This record gives sequence, C-alpha cells and structure tokens, in this order.
Amino acid sequence: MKKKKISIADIAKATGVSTTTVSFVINKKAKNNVSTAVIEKVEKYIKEIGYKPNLLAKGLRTGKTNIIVFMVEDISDRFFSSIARLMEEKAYKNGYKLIFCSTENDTERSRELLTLFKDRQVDGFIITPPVGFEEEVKTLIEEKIPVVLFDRYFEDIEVSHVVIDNMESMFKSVNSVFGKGCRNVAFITTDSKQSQMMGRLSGYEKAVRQHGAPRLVKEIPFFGVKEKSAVEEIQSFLDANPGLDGMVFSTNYLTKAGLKVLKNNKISIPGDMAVLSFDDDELFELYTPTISALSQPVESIADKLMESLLKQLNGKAEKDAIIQTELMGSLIERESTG
Amino acid sequence: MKKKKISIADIAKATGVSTTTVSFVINKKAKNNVSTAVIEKVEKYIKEIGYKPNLLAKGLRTGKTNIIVFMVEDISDRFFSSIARLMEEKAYKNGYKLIFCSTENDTERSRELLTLFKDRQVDGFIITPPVGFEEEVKTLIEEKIPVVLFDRYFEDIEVSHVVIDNMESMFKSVNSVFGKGCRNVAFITTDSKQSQMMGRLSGYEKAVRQHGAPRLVKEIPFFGVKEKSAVEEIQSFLDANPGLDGMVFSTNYLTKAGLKVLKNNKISIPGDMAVLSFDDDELFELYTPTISALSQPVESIADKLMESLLKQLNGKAEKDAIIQTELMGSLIERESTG
DNA sequence: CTGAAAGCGCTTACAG
DNA sequence: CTGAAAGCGCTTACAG
Repeated sequence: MKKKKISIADIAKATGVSTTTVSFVINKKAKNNVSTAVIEKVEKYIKEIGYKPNLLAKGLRTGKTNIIVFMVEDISDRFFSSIARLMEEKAYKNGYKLIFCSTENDTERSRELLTLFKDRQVDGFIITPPVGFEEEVKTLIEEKIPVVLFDRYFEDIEVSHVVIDNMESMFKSVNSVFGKGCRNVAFITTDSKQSQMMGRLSGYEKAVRQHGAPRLVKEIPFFGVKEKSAVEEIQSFLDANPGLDGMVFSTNYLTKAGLKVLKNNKISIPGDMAVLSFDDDELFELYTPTISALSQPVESIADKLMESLLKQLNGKAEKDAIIQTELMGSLIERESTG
Repeated sequence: MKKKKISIADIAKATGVSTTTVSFVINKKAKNNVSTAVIEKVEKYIKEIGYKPNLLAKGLRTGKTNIIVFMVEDISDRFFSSIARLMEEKAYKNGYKLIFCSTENDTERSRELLTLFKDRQVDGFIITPPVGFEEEVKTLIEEKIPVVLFDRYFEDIEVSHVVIDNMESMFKSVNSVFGKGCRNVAFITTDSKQSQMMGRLSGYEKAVRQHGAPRLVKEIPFFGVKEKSAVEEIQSFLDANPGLDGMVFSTNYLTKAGLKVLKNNKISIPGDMAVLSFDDDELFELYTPTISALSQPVESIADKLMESLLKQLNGKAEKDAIIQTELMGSLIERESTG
C-alpha cells in the first residue's frame, strides 16, 4: 500500500480554499489574485506536508513537460558527454530538464528511443541521427515537435542543425601531417555515408591532391567497428601498405584501434609513423607518445544547440526558427605528429 | 499550430464504437469482450492513422509509467555504462524502459535528479547513492517506491542492494602485488567514507598487516578528485615516499592520475613500480605497459539488480522483497604487476 | 479576491 | 458483446 499521495484537492480541503487558489499559489500566479493571508496559509501547509505536484497530471493538462531529450551516438564518448553537461546547465536555466540517451548509431534503437520519449510528450529533441533516420526527422517536423540535429545532418531536410566544417577541419589536420614531412599518409575511416564522415573524407582527399600524394583510404565496415574487427582490418591494411609514414583516423575510437595495432607491430610513433585523430580523447593525453587530435568546440556547439532549440520551443514562426550552424574544429598538436 | 493529436475519443467517433471498446482493443483486453469484427475494424483504423497513446494520460490514470531510473555516479565510466546496457535489455524484457543519469557523486545533484523523476511518477530506482543520501533513500522506502542501491550501501538502512566484497577483493589484489616481491606498497584512495571505499581500504590494511609491510595510505580529498588536484597530490605523496615499489589505486580514475604522475617522473612500470587498479578501464589494456586491474562482475551485478527491483515492482511483501547481495571481483593480471 | 466547473487523454467498474 | 460515466491530478476561462 502506497502512502496516499497528497493532491491539490487535499490541500484545498485542509486549508479551506478552492483548488483554483491552491494552484495559483503553487504556480506563483497568486500575485493580484489571492490575499497575502491565504498565500501564506497555503504555502505554510504545503511546506509542512511536503507536497509535490504530480507532473504527469500537469503535463497532461498543459501539454508541456519541460523535458528536452538529448539523443546522441554514445554518451560515454567524451565529446558527447561534455556537450551533454553544458546543455544540461543551459536547459536548467531556461526551465527545462535534460534527459540523455545513447543511440549507438543504431537506427532501430534510435526509433525506439524516439517513440519512448515522444509518447511521453517531451517538449523537444536534440539528435545525432543514425543513417536512415530521415523519415523520423521529417515526421517530427510535421508534428511541429522542436528538433535540432547535430554532429551530422541530412542535406535534403530543412531542419536546424549544428555541425562542424568537417571538410575544412580535416583538410587542416591532414595538411599538418604532410607539414611534418610525411609522404604516404593513410586515412582510416568507416564506410558510413553519414555527412560528417563524407566531409572528413573530402578533407583528406583535398589535402592529398594538393600535396600530390597517394590516396590511401581504408574504409572499415561500420557495423562492429567498435569491436575487434577494426583492429584486424587495420592490421591487414598496414600489411598491404608497408610504405606508410602517417595515419589519420576519422574518429577517436578508430584511433584507439589503430594505436593497438601499431603497438602490436612495435611501430614507433612518430619516428616510423605520424598519427593524428579526429576528435580528442582522454587517452590521447596520457598515451606515450601523446596523440595529436582535431578537437571540436564543445562550448560553441552547446551554445548553438540550445539557442536553436529554444527558438523552436518559444514558437517562432517555423521558417524563422531554422538555424543551420557550421563551426570550425581546432587542431591540438601533440607528440605523435612532432 | 500542432497537428491535432488523435485521441481515443477520435478513434471511437471515427469507428462508431465507444472509447471503452477502443481502449480494450489497444490494450489487448478485447479477447472475450469485443467481437472480432470490431477488433479488426478498430485495429485497421489505428494503424491507418498511426495513433500513439498519450503515455502521460495513461500513467496518470493507472499510476504506472513503466519507467525505471538507473542513477549512477558516472555513466561515462565503463563499469557503469556496461551495467546500464545489460539492465536496459532486462528492463525491456520485463516491459519496462530504462532511463539513466549521472549523479557525479554530488548529493545536491542527486537530489534534483531524484525529484525530477519522482515527480514524474517513475516506477522504480536503481541508485549508487552519494554520501549523505540516507534520508532520500529512507523516504523512498516510506513511500513504498521500489529502490535498489548498488556499488555502495548504507549499513543502517534496510533496503535491497548489490555490492561486491570490496574488502576481500582488494585483499586479494594487494596480495598479488606483494606476491611479485614488492615491499612498500602504497594505497591511493579518496577520503570518501562511502562503504565501498572503506571496504577497499580495509582490504589493503589486512594485506599489509599479513605481510608485515608498512601502511602507506594517501587519501586525496574527494572533491575535485577528478581534476588536476589528484595529480598534484599523488606527486607530493611520491616525493615524500621515495622507497615505494608498488602502488594500488582504489578507483580507475585515480589510477589514470597516477599513471600521469609516474610518466612525468619517468618511473618505469613494473621495473621500478608495480601498479594495480581497482576497477578496470579501456585504457589499461592499451597502456604501455598494460595495467592490472580488479574487475567487477558486471553480468552478475546486472542480474541481481533487476531481480531485486522486479521483486519490489511486483509488490512482494515488503520484508520479503529486501535482497542484499555481495559478489566477488576478479583479478586481471597484466604487465604492470608482471 | 475567490470558487465551481470543464477538460487534458486515458482506464475500468458497472450496468445492460 | 458494448457503452455511459467516473476519476487520475492538474490548470484555467469564466462568473461573481
């Protein structure tokens, strides 16, 4: 048996006023509508019994839950978790709560998460969409549910997004490796066709072209990329390309797999091989040698994401509410490209 | 303007039946109550318009939201995230959804998260409580809200929990370091008085006593332990104790700080210093040398957590529903204690 | 300044 | 086999 939950009706009865009045007091709408005496009496009683409103009922009635869902590829990833932290604060300041979850870049899982929260009437979504998520995003837009994409986007959908200029950022990164005197610089990536991956690939290709260097790309099947397979794939690529003197990885988890391989093969960094990662990671500072990385501007990303979502939450005219932002990454040069 | 949401009443009108009947069809309670013809008609229409029930309303009416909250110290930590993954699956199989969040071991933040979800009437909680969370846990119990603690617990509260035998696990770990011939083995920990930390300290002390070795304990102030301060504190401890030949860390993030210090001081592992971590981490497999660690049995922990919570969700008699489980950790010996 | 009443979208005991 | 009606706990337009 649950301890009977207290409702507004109970408070009204106990204090001898109407539920209307109680509701006004609770929601601070009492100002010119309720006498100070009544306000004090009700507030005192509420504190006394520790009343907490049922937010399910409130949400049902008002149509607002004040919840924003932050749905990212992997909340364990430093990149996503640090943005989540910042977003949480911003959300709070604006009267919203942030709930986060990981899609693992799995379309089916993402769909389920979306349903989970849509059915519970959350107010808005911030999403790193997996491949094949176009329909879901379109539906959100049709239903006028606030949504902002980030990290990647869909070219043919008119929706707010915050991404970085992957192409230019990668171009800059690969150039720095060539700048160290490398000639045969490989690009290790996944076979995902997501916008951010395609941008990074273009950046690499542009740098290679500019330096008249060979295009050495290894695309690792996207599924199972975080498992052993990445290590094996990189190993065989390395065996097939003995002349490599530089490796650039398109994501931090690929870099980790690559470091494992280089270690297994006792290849010294940066002596025999320069290494650079797209996306930073805690490990890269600790590793011997420390690993250079392209770091994304998490503060600005979080700023833009919240700004963009708030515009929609505050119900600006649809077209006006679409904000598409592109930011630049910054290169952190460490020992691995020294 | 939102596209008008469809409700059960709309479906009832459109199909010419009552809301009662629609509700029965939706909830598969139609079996002997509704004719097959009506069932088919309603189901067809529902599919056609893509109706999704408002779970806020359902929750308000039934008093069940089918949501379990998994509130852990840090969801970015491999230990917690791998348990979260397992729990999610188990929850799903039992008709529940799992929502996770990070307390950062911050009492105030934990309180806010608890309120956030309690006010929204979630069905149960799994919590790694921060210090000073006794009252909140007691309140949950009084309110008959299902709750299971894990990783740590409060001795004087009768509530379900799942923890590991920190004392024995650490004893075993420190013994293995002595087994490698070390004599001056330090224990680096936080000054937190949480049960799991106290257990780990006792395990170290027991091992030291048994080997007639000196007790060399460094307690790092808990606040800011994940920041720079840990590195500085460990450095000064190292300076003050030049004779050390082994270091055991009470958590994986302390180990990382320690590795940074050892690297800065060019102390070779395991030649000059054996290193062992309580709690494993991805980094420890990748580091040079690989780092030995005490690994917690995540599968069994997840099993027990769900079993324990389900018992309460299914409303077993209160006293019967309390399950307190203690599991053993397993030692993974790698190069750092080689 | 205050309250009676309708309604958000569901479920379910009850009557037929 | 089917439906009218009450009720979960809120908010708010309206009347006084």
